[in-house]
Amino acid sequence: MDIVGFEKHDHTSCIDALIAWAETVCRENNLQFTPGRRRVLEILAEEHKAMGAYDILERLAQEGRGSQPPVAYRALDFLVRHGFAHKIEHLNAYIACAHPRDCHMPAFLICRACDTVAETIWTPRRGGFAQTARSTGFNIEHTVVEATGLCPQCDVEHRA
Amino acid sequence: MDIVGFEKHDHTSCIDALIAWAETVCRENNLQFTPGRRRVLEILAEEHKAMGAYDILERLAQEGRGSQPPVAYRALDFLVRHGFAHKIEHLNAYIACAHPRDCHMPAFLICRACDTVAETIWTPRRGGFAQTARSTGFNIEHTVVEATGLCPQCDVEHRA
DNA sequence: GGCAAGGCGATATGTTATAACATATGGAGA
DNA sequence: TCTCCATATGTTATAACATATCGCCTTGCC
Repeated sequence: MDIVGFEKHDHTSCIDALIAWAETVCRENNLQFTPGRRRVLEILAEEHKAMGAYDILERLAQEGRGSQPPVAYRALDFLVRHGFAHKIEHLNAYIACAHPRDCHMPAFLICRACDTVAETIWTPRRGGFAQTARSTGFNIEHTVVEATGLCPQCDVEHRA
Repeated sequence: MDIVGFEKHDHTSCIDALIAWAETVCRENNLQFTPGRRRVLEILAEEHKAMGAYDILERLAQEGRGSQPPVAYRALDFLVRHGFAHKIEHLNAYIACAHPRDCHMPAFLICRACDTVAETIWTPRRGGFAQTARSTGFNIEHTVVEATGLCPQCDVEHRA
């Protein structure tokens, strides 16, 4: 499966798989997958869409896990830093990783009508952007690729 | 020249070229290149780096051109909408277009140390991201490509 | 003139993100 | 055991970014 986001799928199992993967990675790398961090990842996985930091914060507050911005931002920072979640710059929002495996280059398709986000994988090519950068001495550490447009559903409605 | 940003270049002439190009495009398309909009583009071109909306606003205020956020946001909106400037999502900042010609796909190299931004051009390839999107029925309208890392200068300092 | 569209100024508000400081908690080594 | 250190958390305050809304003025068109 190349793109995750617009199709139906077994959602409970995809949450479990993500959490299990995160647990394994953390154990192997001596990272602390604390209850707070775990809970934020669960929330992101359950919602299965891009959420603002303050949306998450609200959920945390309801559950009595703290209600101040840094609580959410720190957890998100951890999750993003280790690839368990991604930040959608275009929306200033966060989303659980849809391709739980180490080291991939995510690329996102963002519907401007319903804000649904699909994650796909981006592979840099010879002679492309990355190589041009290298030739000028720029040392790329992280790349964001985000396309906006209309998802299949909204596209249809839009034409109607 | 493929990448604009880290090299030295004739800056006054590049400002003039940008403004002249914008003037032409506006005239041809019946767009109103009002003094306010023009001034914001000039400021962006003069600074030649990514600026926050509030940085621009401060400059406008100094010049007595209004000091409220919408003044800056409206002008930026116009400039971005017509391709005279670009938004750097990663920084929530704006930068003058470095490739004054119609319809290109900008891609940015952003130094995380000094926030300098270089603009290069991104060409989508057969079989890549864009095609994958199309095959799922997603209709891409706009794509953002932003790489973060260290520019040649900061990279050297970092190793030292 | 009368009208509509667009630009502009100003105020208020909403939203996202971080700074700064204080307090736990858990492990390594004396 | 105690001390030190690193890391994580809790809390307060504020910075930074963005939009909503309303009313006024100009411009262009009938």
